[in-house]
Amino acid sequence: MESADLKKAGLKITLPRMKILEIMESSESRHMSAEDVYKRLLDAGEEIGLATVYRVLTQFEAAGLLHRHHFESGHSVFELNQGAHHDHILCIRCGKVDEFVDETIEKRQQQIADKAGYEMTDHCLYIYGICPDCRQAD
Amino acid sequence: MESADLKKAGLKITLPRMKILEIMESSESRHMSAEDVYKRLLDAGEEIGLATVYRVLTQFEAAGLLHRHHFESGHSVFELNQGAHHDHILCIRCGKVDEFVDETIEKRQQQIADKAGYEMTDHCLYIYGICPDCRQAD
DNA sequence: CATGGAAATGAGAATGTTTTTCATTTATAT
DNA sequence: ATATAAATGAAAAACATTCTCATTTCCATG
Ligand SMILES: [Mn+2]
Ligand SMILES: [Mn+2]
Ligand SMILES: [Zn+2]
Ligand SMILES: [Zn+2]
Repeated sequence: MESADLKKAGLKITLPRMKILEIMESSESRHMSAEDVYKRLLDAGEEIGLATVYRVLTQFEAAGLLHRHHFESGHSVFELNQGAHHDHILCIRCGKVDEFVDETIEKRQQQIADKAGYEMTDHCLYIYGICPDCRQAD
Repeated sequence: MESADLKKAGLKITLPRMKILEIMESSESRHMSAEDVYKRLLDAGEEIGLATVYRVLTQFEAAGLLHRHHFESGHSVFELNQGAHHDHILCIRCGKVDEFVDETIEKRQQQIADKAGYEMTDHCLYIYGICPDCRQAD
């Protein structure tokens, strides 16, 4: 992920945009809310407004640089669009987010959309449960 | 869906709760936001506060009487928990919501959770696309 | 390497949704 | 019937997100 990607999306290369990309690349948790990103920017000593964070994340989403999720929390969570498509399995106790891909499910989804007469543009599958760590803690 | 279900959930049988159940049962669209329910109550001449609608919907969810969805819209959408589990296919143009069940996917999800060491509690699959009507309008 | 103009930013106001507070009303067990 | 706990409605608050607009930054051009 680099300035070339911003150019391609018709976005100027600005300090806030570069910093936000850096944060999202270097963070150990791939899935972050706008507030999460903002806090990390503050921690890094960057003076970037929250409004800019929201604006830039939305632009990045429109440009296909990242995905927006609506987990059960209700608010938006973002993740860099790098690597292949995948779905998510989340712990309802600790909030952990794991990823998976299942070709069987991917194919079935397309078939379901076809049968319903829909032209599928996207999909998301969220599995909720209790992660290994939290199960052990019981 | 009746007063017995409320009793079972430890909830008093009150006029607002009965009216909200009625609205959700009789509405032609199974998937409604709190605001949708509130508007229908007003239309029906009921003087029920918006706060009560939110409160009651949340209680009904906790009692398992209905499900809460987080579609792309961002706000919560509720649906009565009647009939069997199903997943959703939504039109990104007109907002139409269709339902489906696929046993193959259901089984695979359980397998994925098992492999990841999760105890699955719930899941949701949203397929987004363009519905037959909207495709024809192109 | 200036510099003009378009695009982007930051602060704060505004929005839309949802929750909370608290005085009043209602349901229900006795 | 009545006491009591639970539920309600109105308004305020909280919360996430978007908008407004004056100021700043980027960058194509000379
Ligand atoms: Mn992911
Ligand atoms: Mn449904
Ligand atoms: Zn966990
Ligand atoms: Zn449609």
